[in-house]
Amino acid sequence: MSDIQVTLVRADGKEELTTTAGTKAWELFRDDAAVVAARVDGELRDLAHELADGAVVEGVAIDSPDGHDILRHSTAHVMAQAVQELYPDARLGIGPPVTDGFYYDFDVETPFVPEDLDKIESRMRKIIKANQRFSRRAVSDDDARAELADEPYKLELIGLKGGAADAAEGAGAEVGAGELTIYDNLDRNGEVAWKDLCRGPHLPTTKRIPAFKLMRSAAAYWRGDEKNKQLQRLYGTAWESKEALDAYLHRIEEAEKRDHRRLGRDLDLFSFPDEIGSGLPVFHPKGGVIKRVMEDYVRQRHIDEGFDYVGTPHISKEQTFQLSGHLPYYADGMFPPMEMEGANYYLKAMNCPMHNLIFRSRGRSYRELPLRLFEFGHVYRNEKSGVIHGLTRVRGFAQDDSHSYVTREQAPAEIKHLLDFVLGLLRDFGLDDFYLEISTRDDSKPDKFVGTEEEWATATAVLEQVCRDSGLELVPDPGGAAFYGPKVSVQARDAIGRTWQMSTIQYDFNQPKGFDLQYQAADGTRQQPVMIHSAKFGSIERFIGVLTEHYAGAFPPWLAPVQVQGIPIAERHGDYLADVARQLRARGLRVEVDHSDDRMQKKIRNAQLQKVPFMVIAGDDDVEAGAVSFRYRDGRQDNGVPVAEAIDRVAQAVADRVQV
RNA sequence: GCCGCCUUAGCUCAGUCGGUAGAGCGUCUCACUCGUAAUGAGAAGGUCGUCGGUUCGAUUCCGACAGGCGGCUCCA
Repeated sequence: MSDIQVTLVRADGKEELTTTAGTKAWELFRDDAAVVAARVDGELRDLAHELADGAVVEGVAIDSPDGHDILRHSTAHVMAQAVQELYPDARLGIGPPVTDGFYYDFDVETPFVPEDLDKIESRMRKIIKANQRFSRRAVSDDDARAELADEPYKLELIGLKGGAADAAEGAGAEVGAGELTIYDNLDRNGEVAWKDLCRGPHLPTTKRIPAFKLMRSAAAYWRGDEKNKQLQRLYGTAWESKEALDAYLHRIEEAEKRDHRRLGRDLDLFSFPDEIGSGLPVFHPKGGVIKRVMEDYVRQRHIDEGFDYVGTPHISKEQTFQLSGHLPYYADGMFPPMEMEGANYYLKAMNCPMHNLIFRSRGRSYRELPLRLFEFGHVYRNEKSGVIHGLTRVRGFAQDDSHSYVTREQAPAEIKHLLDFVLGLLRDFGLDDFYLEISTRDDSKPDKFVGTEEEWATATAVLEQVCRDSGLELVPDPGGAAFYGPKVSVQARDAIGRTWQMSTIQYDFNQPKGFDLQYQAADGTRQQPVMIHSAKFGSIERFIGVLTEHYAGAFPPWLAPVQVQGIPIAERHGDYLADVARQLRARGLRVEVDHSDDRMQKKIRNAQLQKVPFMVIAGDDDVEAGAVSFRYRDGRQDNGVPVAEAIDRVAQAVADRVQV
């Protein structure tokens, strides 16, 4: 038998090996139980893959990103097998790995209920225990069609092979660009227990699934299109160990504790009264403080950056929205009209039309450009009932919206100006990890967008250049643009790594055309400006929701609804603290003193639960020394601080916008 | 909008196999005045989401609607 040469790549270097022809990848990793697959010449392969001469081979550990995907993909197969064993009529959709887990879609007569998940889980345990082998086999298209005659969705995917990436998110996991493969699950006797069209790779056997859990069921449109049938999707997760699974479940629990909807209630910030309607929040006094501080901040910052504060109404006759293009292109996103005195009035979904009317209220000179209009514009959008979510997706919200009217030549500089402005603002609020997303027109749906291809190309190029110059990561979002122009959005990562779409900057020459906006140029000719739309917080409501989750309700002092909670040790120290509170208020600080007849331990607990940044405590020792004692949210304490120094300390933390 | 689940006191949740309900926390009152996360006692508080249907009787079963939750689709 002839020998072959292979290169084994390890973390600490490469090793040249001579081995016999026909060697399988697993033979190189028999001592490493963590290796579940191999990367051979850059491609992920099963451990059963037969190595060729000259192959470069690297082990894929189960706890690596690729290893996780393989584990989860294999677990999805086991779940699908369990489902088909329990519900023989279930037809298979797709079943890819996703972040932290996997799903599989099924066409079933009756949707799954929670109890079904338990049944499926226990059947999966049986399959795992049976130690079935994942066995790969290449098939021709025709053979695959014959074998999968009962699986209409798989047949559809076979027809889409090659274009699978476009066919549906995750479809690439089933059919790749190359030859079709089927994975057989073989039991101990080598009998085929189950099979699925799949490009792999997979774990060697089902027993290599150390820990998994089914999470939830939901409906999902086949191939992500709402015109298609809804399939039943089962979500699950799988990990390299029971500990890793538990850690993941714990992470989810922690994330739930940050949920702004829960914190909004616990901290008495805002609520969503049913009587008002879905997606229409009200801010309570404490949430109102955060909102006001944000508004004061951003209003001042706009003025600093050369914007003029304006005001516009919430509704308008329909003509305005005909001119802007909203009614022709965005009517579904707007509330239905109110009829009055023979005219149709619409709630505005965007502020730009109103600002355009301010621009054209009189003749404009090139000397006025860039002309920058800004306001907190309250807009109302007819969001579908199923998408409404706390403060992050609502039907009525305030945008800190601006429109810069500029010449074409001024546009790049203005966009850069806005991007710098936005990033500085986000940093002041403690968000400092972001990337940019550029949303462009979908050329296959020209009827969804106003304007010519050339105009879009120009606008997109201008935005893209500024983004590249910023040095930030830039992610394309084809088809995601507004109807009137391409959009750059700033995506911010919060404290636990989730990303949120916040600020947006949009380049628009369609509305200037629609409103026939003009300015007189230096040479006396009439020219059309372009407008740059920009929302810095995006939506005040969403931003408050995101900040609440980012800080888990423990806002930095400058944003905290109550900055200082005074806690007397005993009733006789109340007056002393009331006087300290007066001094704090005189410095513009938000302070409350707890004069209730709770014990001081209880008062500390309450302040702690309210996540107040500074607890200021006073007892006999403090009164005697003219001092107070600090307790911070983390339990740290600093006793006997002279009153004047204590006040300075709080005032400084607020002024510096630091977290404590 | 679509699919599934859910809706009992301000909050978190028991409960009634159909005979109109209970706990903890919170609130209020009284006592206690205490040095870093819950003092004790007592009281108030609910036409069991809304509207229909079945039934002698519905909070419980059925239906519609509203609202919420998890997804899909869509977005600031």
